[in-house]
Amino acid sequence: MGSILGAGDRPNEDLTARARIRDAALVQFAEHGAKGATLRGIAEAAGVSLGLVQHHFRSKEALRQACDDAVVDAFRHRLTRAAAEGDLGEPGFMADLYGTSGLLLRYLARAMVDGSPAASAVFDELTAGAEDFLSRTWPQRFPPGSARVRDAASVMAAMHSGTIVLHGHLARRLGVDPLDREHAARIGTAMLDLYASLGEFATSPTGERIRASAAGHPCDPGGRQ
Amino acid sequence: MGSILGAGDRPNEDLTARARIRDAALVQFAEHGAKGATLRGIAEAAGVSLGLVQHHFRSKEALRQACDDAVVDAFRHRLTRAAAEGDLGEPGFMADLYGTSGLLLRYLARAMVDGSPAASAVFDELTAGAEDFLSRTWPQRFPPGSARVRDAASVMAAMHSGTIVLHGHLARRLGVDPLDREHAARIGTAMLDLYASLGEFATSPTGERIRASAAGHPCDPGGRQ
DNA sequence: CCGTGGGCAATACAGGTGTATAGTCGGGAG
DNA sequence: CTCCCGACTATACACCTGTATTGCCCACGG
Repeated sequence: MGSILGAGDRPNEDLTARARIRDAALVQFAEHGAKGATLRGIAEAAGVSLGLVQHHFRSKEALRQACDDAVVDAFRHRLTRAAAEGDLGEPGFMADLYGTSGLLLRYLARAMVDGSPAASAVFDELTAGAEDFLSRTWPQRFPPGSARVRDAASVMAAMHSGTIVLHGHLARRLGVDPLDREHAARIGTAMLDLYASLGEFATSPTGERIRASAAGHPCDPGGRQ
Repeated sequence: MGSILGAGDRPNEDLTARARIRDAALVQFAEHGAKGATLRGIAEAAGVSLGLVQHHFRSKEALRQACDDAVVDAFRHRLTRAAAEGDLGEPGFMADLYGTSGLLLRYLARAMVDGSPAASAVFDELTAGAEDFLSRTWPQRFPPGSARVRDAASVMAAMHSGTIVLHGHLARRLGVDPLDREHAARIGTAMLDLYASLGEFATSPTGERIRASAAGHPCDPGGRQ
């Protein structure tokens, strides 16, 4: 360990003060947002002086950019390693990712609402993955490149990301942080339960009737619908 | 019109400078967050001086509280009026809500990630509504008060709210703002498509197998799973 | 008529923020 | 040893933010 980013899978060279600052910035940005985080707070959390933060990263924006790069690098690193070991299809891999990468996910979630370019890129990758999944699984229902699969994939990415962006409220209601390793599975099983039941509802006469009214009504963020 | 909040359904007395300030604050808070919004920016957007903002709302926190109250009031007002007119079950009502209350939804979404008490209360109401819906529709699958329905309802609220919190990314990918009246139906139909298909997947042997591994894996915010 | 209070604006002030600059310390190269 | 360069610190500065203070202006009641 040492670097908050990973589980000891980072080169020792990265454990310098510069890396400590970047890790502290990651936490502050994830917790307080790009605007709320302060350079002095980051410096204090990293145990260094304010000047050193500026010595390594010239400006706050550059520091944020470095955090963005570090996060996407860490994600790509884990995904490729998992792909190499064939763990990608393994159930429990995503649970592990949730458990070990809670900070990365929180950072990405906050960056998504703050609107960083890297977060937008990640969101786009998520939608691309969802689009691929949908088109491969139901080619006739979601023709590749169609507007329908594009809409569905975007909404899917937004909904799944929403469980991370709003993980604080989930933690409040569930009593435990769903990004902790030991509880990482709960929202996953809850999502499957939800999909099974709401899928039933969507294909029921009621759901079909609703969908048929093309003037259509959108989702209800609440419960009914 | 006059007040950004509603479609002219607010008392004239509310169209004072005080109301203009509150409406401008609503926009600023929704756009830049509680920390990013500035009193001077609000005053400028409202076309008044900084002193007047402070004259009507003593502090920034009090102004935010007033915005919270106004938003929940507006929502309750519309919901009760729709209930009185029997529009609640009508398809298209939620579309109308999305179309006319885009600002309110954006404000609530931002307040949810910023962590205001009112937003937490709204989130709790959403989960309560979802819990009620799930327990009524599938009483044996989601026994009232069970941990299972609590988890599912919380995740459902988070996912549906996610489409609003991340509506900016949705707008970027779809090319149009889903909170605009004319496109309000797209994410709704996309969600139904998604539920129909992912529900099929969740009840397929693959989905059941995944769910069976109780050590479980959580959701994939990306695509597969 | 006056004066009195509230909507409204201008300004002042203290604290925090990002940034720039000067300075200290230590270890390697000549 | 001397020099020098990079890590590191301390301080200063300009700006922005929320808040407090003061005063203007005008309608309204005596």
